[in-house]
Amino acid sequence: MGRLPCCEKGLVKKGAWTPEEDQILVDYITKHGHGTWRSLPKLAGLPRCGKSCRLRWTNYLRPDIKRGPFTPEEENTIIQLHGMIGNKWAVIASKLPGRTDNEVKNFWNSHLKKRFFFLGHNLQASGPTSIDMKSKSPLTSHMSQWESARVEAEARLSMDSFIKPSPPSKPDCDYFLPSMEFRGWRVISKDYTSNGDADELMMAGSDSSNAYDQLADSSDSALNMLLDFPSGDDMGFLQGQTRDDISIFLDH
DNA sequence: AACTCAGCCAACCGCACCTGA
DNA sequence: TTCAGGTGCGGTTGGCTGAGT
Repeated sequence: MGRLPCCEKGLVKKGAWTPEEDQILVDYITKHGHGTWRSLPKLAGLPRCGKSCRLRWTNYLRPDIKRGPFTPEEENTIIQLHGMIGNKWAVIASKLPGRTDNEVKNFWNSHLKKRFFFLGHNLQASGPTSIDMKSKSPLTSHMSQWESARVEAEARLSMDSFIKPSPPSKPDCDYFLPSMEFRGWRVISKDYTSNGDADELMMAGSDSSNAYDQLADSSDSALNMLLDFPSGDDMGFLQGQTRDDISIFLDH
């Protein structure tokens, strides 16, 4: 009973692929297609597990793989989608032609995550506060609005994957919620329920009141970081906000 | 030159989901 | 409806490489 192992341990080779193995795999798939991955290694004469063959093909040997560094546009798309849907690497990769989920995941873990961790760390470094943010109705209102907007955006994305075969070359800020997430915090740039007329700073998190507390107590240097954060068009989540605007917002 | 360390990335592992009998 | 087999996905690991000492 139970599932058969996908490959017999000890009989399959592991580790880095050789150019010869690559060639065998490419030749076989070019001629026959991959068919059933499980049976491919035997048919192709490769001492590899079917899963390993699939991974090698989809992540490296596929002819439509795009190589080279990520462009700023691709970077922004990853940031926006990750802020909206989290670690759904396959979904994010599907919006980046020629990129694989593994590549996107590695790029996020080695480049982008650090950037947001740094920003989040500096915000949190200022410590807790005694301000009772729950009593501030505009903020709690925004929090609930944000949650509904997020649900709506997720549903929209899900629907869109059926309707639109390819993504827009540049994400539309009215379409994707421009957002960032770090250490459970989330920053989004639009009050999505107001037809996008007014850009606002909104923050929420799994423990939203705590997140607001910490933001409310953020130091001057944290404010400077927010204002200095390199914001291109797609990352302009503080667009239109002056330093005083944010200070006033945080004070209320 | 030798060594250490951190970053990057290809590959593996295990689980969840899908599909067809 | 159930279940086995196939596949996809996300987390993790391990090796390679380059920078620093």
